[in-house]
Amino acid sequence: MADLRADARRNRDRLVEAAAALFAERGPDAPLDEVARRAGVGVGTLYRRFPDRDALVRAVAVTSLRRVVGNARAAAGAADGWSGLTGFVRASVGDLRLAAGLSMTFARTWAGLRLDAEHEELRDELVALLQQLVDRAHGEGAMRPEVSAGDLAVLLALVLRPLPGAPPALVGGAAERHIAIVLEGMRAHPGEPLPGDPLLLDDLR
Amino acid sequence: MADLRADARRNRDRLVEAAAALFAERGPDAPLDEVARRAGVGVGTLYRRFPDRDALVRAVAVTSLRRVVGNARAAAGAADGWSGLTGFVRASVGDLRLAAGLSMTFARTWAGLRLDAEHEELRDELVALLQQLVDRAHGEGAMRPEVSAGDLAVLLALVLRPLPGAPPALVGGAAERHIAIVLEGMRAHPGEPLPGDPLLLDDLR
DNA sequence: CTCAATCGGAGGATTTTCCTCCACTTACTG
DNA sequence: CAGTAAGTGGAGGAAAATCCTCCGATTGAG
Repeated sequence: MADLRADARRNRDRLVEAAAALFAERGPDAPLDEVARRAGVGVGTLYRRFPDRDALVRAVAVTSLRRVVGNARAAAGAADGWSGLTGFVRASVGDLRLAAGLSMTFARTWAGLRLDAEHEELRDELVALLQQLVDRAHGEGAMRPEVSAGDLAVLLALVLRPLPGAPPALVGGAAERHIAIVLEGMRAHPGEPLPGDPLLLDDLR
Repeated sequence: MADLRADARRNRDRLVEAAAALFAERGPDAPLDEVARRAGVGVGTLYRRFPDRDALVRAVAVTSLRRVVGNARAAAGAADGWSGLTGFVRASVGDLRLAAGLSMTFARTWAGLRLDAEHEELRDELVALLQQLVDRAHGEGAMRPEVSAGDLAVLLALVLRPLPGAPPALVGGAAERHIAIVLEGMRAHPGEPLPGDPLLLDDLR
């Protein structure tokens, strides 16, 4: 996977990126022909590199996760929990957008598919780091104690998922803004208590 | 449309409801056979009542809009703008979930399809009422002035849209909670300024 | 009880999606 | 700057999903 010819590698990357966008928008069942078209690449190239849909889905998830986990590691070293958390989220907006397809991979997990070793490892590390950041922010009194790491995860997935058929530039560019609003809503301050129960990360498996 | 036999009316309603859920989840191109199946009704029944996909999409949008506009009218008479706004949102969560299909109808508008008279009328009234509620909340200093009615509309559509293949009970039931977090984030209080520009409702047409 | 309205869903037509195959192109290597 | 192994695109047939008609069975209304 590392020793590809330059053009091959380029096309592979394009495919993963296009697939991430399309999966995020339309779910993991989006037609592969369209992935190829969006990537500006022939279908033959797609099927040569990814023998079946699952291989592509896995590649998308792992690629995104790798970067997101990188961001989370960096955030763990931040001065305080809250700024670590917001820093992580902001840094990851782009990757999470790709990684919204990640939530689909969770869906696949629910659907009973096996994850390969690296995938599972990354997922677990991300979950641990996220929980740690949230705990820290809670401890500092910077974050509403009723808001859980699971709430955060779900809200990120929801808000970063593009609306189908939307005006891409317009709504897409607004993601950072909307995420900022959501983060504000998670901040500690004297509001009414939230309805319902916190989502635990474990509930999301 | 009013003088249907009892069973016919019941089935029609079931169809609209099932279609709303499916359109919200998978976009307005979701297979009609599955709409029928989810509604517990034969395909024949579906095609008899809605000659083509567009008729069904229109019915979903108008039905949802009617109820949402009703809520908005009620909210316009609230004691203050902010409670009117939150009241409206909370009351509409169920309908907006259905009406997430509404955002698809916006998408169809973008795609260049004509809306019938009632649909357009409802849309315009909702936009006006929403803008009015937000203006009032702004005037009272209860809502962050940088958050626009368009921001609100888009965030609602995003957060209420179900994740595909998700654990339906779990994530579905959390909608109210997540909406509450978003509303908190829109409240006036001394936070950092939001990045980006406010979304105007007119930008969304 | 009658019957016109309605229902369900089998199944053929149509469209979408998959995915192989190969003649042509391109990056690397000596 | 060839030679060549690796890579490429996309036509097109197979397979699957989706559409949507049709009709014998069922059911609500008077």
